[in-house]
Amino acid sequence: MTQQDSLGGFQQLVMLAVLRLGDGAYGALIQRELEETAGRGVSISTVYVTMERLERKGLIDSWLADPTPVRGGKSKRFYKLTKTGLGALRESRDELDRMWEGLEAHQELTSL
Amino acid sequence: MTQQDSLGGFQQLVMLAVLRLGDGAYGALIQRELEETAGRGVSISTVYVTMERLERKGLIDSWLADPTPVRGGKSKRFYKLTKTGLGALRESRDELDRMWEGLEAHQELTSL
DNA sequence: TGACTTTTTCTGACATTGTCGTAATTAGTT
DNA sequence: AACTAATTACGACAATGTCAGAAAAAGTCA
Repeated sequence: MTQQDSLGGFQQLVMLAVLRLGDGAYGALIQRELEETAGRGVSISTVYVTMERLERKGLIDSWLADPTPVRGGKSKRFYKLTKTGLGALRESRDELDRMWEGLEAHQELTSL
Repeated sequence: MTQQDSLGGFQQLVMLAVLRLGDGAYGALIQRELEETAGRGVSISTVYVTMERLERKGLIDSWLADPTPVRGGKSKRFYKLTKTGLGALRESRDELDRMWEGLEAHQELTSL
């Protein structure tokens, strides 16, 4: 194993989507949140694969919904960040924040 | 070609390092900036490979320094963001900002 | 019942990015 | 010429990003 800290960019977005969705975070909604809020369109498979990898690293937990689905379709799998996941997310944000610090005022950045 | 927008997380950091370093951005300094400001230690090879890939995508420009090195060592290669690169960087930041918006106040995030 | 539709998750498969050890290049020193 | 120091380039492999299509589960309706 090389090193498993530091989230990928998309992983961060996905975790944020889960956070935003609160209790109702499952595949399709996460995909929609990414599209609507981040403005990033991705296929549903992309979402699931990322979830699986995050869970394997202990950054999120998942569980299947109550066995009482009403419409049809496989039962939903819900997601939630773990404490570790939350920590990793904050760490990633801080890393970026430190790098942006002091640059906001530069004209190169606000001009275009 | 699948799609070549959206920077990777590390690519963002590297581009920010270049921005912070202004005129003097070259390999070793970029590595140091990453270590000191972002708090992320990476090998020098990691930096160069990333540079090469960013340049191939037109997000940064590079050029060799004047052929008058004074100490010894291969001549330095300096880097600078292109307009496109600057745009991509801002786009990545905005994407994340939109996802963080409204979450800052949540106690889950400030508690740990 | 059984074909069909809908909703959702899972499985390959492959491209891109992250990461490093080591080689190569260039020049000053002794 | 041999040695040292500084810097960039190469080769290789692991992790992440990405999707098309398969599979599962449950309603509908002729």
